[in-house]
Amino acid sequence: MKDDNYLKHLRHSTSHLLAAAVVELYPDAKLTLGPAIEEGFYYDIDFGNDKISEEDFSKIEQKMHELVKSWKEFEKHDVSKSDALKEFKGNKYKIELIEEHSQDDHQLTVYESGSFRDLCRGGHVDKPSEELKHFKLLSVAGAYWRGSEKNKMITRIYGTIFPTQKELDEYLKNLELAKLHDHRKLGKELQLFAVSDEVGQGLILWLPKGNIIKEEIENWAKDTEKAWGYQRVTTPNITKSGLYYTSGHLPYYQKDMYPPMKLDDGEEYFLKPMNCPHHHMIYKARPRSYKELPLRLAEYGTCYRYEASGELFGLMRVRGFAQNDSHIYCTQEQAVNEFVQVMKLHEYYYKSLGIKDYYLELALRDPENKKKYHGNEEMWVLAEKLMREAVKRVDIPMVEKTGSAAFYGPKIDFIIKSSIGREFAISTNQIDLFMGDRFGLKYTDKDGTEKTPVIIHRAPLGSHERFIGFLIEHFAGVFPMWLAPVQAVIIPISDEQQGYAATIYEKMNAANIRVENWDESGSMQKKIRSAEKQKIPCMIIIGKKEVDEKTLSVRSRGNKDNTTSTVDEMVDSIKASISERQL
RNA sequence: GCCGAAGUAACUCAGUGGUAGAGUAGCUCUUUCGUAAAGAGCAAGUCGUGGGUUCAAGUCCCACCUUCGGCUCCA
Repeated sequence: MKDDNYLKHLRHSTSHLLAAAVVELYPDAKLTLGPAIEEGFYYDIDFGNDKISEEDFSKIEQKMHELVKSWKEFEKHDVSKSDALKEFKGNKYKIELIEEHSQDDHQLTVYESGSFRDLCRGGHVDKPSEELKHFKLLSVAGAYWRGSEKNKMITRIYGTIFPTQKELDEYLKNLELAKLHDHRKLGKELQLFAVSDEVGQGLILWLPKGNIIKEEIENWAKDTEKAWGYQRVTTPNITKSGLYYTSGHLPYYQKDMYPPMKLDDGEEYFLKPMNCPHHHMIYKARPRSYKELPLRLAEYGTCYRYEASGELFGLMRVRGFAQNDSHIYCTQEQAVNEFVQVMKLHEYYYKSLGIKDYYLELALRDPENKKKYHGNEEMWVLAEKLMREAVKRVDIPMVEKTGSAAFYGPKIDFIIKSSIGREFAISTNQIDLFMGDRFGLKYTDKDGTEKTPVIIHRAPLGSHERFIGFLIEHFAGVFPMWLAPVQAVIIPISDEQQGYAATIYEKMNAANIRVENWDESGSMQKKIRSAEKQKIPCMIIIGKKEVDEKTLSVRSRGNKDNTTSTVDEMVDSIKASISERQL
């Protein structure tokens, strides 16, 4: 049995092989780093003035196959700093690494295979010539040296390898299959959304069918959040700049905001990039008592962010979006409990949709770079402590990530994996001890003193855009009945059944079922094909037999076997299926 | 924004310097069909946009726009 560690070694070893082939073919290329990653490996290489594209892959792969024949093993050599500096003297990246590693008294090692030597800390297979066979280079990309956009961008080549050809073929086949379930492809085929050059990049146009999904989700959120003690509010899409100076967002995020409108009152108005300050203003609309807390204000708030063009991605990263947003104002004593409830609300939503593959990411500040963060030390420590306490009370796996906190506090993101293997941060949550103070929010406590409330930020359903993008892939377009844009379609076999079909249509429509009557000319077979392709859950076939017997022949999506029922039974069964949302 | 690639009809795609093509969708007519594509015809494209090279550009060159694969970023 080959374990994960073996796969890691196999992949890292192949990155050496890739590097070896590249330096043979491109003698000026400067190697940097070549780690194994989850599904393969990459090597970052500075090609200097040479350009490389996927067209060059077959040539490189060929060279790799050729070189590996002489790679009997990876031979380890301990080297001193001065020897290492000598050996890699033409390569500024390796020199940087050598300087860095030798600083913390790290023993430098060079691994030799065939005639190729690379600075490396190890982790290889034993018999490269036998094991490094079933690999493939996948894509070429740019990557900043050491991950910082201040550095030079160098070329990254991605590839993968498996122990057997069969596993490699399977992996490649799955990559192809995933493309079929891509939300951008399905969104077009199922006519859910569109974008238009004339409107602008990253601005989503919801088509009638996609809008049904959007409204169903929104209604669900309204019902659910009402039951969980939220009150709904509505706030405008623009606001004066002052609000974002108060929050501290403006200096920090201005390049990611649409530029302001200057009005003749001398004010600058911005499109809102988030809803928080508006909700704070609602909190502030009158004096608050401890008796009102926790106060939970919720809104599907439309926000605009001027995301960099290269970051836009289907529905997942857009410039205009409607956020399932809410802010909970509570006392410090209530905060943990409220945050636990927020986690539980997430669990309820995800369970209802059959989403199982998710985890939490606790985003902490980078202790090396405190300038980036506002607020005082105590506040950061306390916010983190409260959130950790809350997370302990739910059963969701969590990973920690330093350096990715918001500027005003740590946060907990829900990361969901879509069925085609992409991961998305769908919801960002915070116990915020910073903004209450900034905005001068107060409540009068039992003893008559004024206190500042804790603010909890949460967005379990993310934004309509990202969440529906995720759902399209999660369901592969096969939406459950309550979300299906068209729930049933009536297919009369010939024109003679049109009268009966119209009667059925009227009844179903009156029962609030999203039904279409396909009574135009064309073969029944073709209509069934088309209904299957649109993934309509329920096809109602009507021929002479059904008219005579006053019945319906019902074909379910993806299932050739029909059942016979009456209209009333049909309506009841669809209604039952719709209500399955509430688990 | 950065590195790389791509953009031809509504959609999927063919077209390597010499008169813009196919399938699907659409429209018209015929067909009235029993569980995933009935037949014929019609219409549809400033070949992403703008420059340039050439007797001649979808095709070659430059710039820009948009999309895609990544990087960086995501309040």
